[in-house]
Amino acid sequence: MIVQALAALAQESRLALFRLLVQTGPSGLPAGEIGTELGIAPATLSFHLKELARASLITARQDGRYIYYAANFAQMAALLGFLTENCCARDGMSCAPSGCNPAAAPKAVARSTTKSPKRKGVKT
Amino acid sequence: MIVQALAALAQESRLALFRLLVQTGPSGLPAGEIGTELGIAPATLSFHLKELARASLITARQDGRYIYYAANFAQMAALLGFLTENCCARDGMSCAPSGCNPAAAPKAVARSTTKSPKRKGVKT
DNA sequence: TCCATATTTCGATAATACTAGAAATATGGA
DNA sequence: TCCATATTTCTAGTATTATCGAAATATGGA
Repeated sequence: MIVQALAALAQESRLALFRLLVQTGPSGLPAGEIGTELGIAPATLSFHLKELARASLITARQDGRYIYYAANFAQMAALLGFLTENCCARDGMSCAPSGCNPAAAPKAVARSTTKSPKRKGVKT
Repeated sequence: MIVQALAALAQESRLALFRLLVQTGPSGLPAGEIGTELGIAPATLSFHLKELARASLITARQDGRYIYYAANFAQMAALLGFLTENCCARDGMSCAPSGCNPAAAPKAVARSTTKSPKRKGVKT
């Protein structure tokens, strides 16, 4: 479920963990190395790994005594796609080009209030 | 902060709320209509709206007695961009084309965790 | 001004999540 | 087989979050 994936990422340690794996790529990293790199206690790490795996955001692959964890890129892409799904569908097509297109996203945090009256006869 | 934005979306009601606003577009919707559409009690709705606003995911614009809420598309784009940042940077370039490119993302949820094998009494 | 409506804040309760020590479970090698 | 290492499960204490009734605060109009 999407909420589960978002919840999995909505936590400092797990977000750092996921990003580490995203940056590492498909080969992944063994649990121990992740713990060392992020400074997370074994039990805590295991908890977070399970959480991310439960959300299908990472995969586990056993290799000898080590268990390698890697980001599930397809799931990540699915998550990103979900958020922009049907963007502005109700509004005709007033979306800014960069709005629904993550690829063209600006780095800055953008202006706050988007003013565009449309409803009822309002007199701002 | 990114974690805050993810946490804001990691909740059924708020995710539905945000998506409703994303689909509505920049013109936004008044609080009352959102509450009616999603079946959320006023106090609860206010709580969630504040949470999303705190994460800069939505903006508020007063218009007469109504307060219109709209998705902050720039923030959404920034959030999506953050997750794929430095994708596979450590790995040379082994990322699948669809992996780090949300635009090319498959609609399906992809195969779930490569079910970590072994381990006798594992209950899923 | 006073009233009706829109929305928020307050307060209290219930549910869920984070952390980590200690013990348990795999795995490879001697 | 036995041991060292890698990782997970158990357990419990603490903290954060979700919900919503009731009261409070804006706003527009009569």
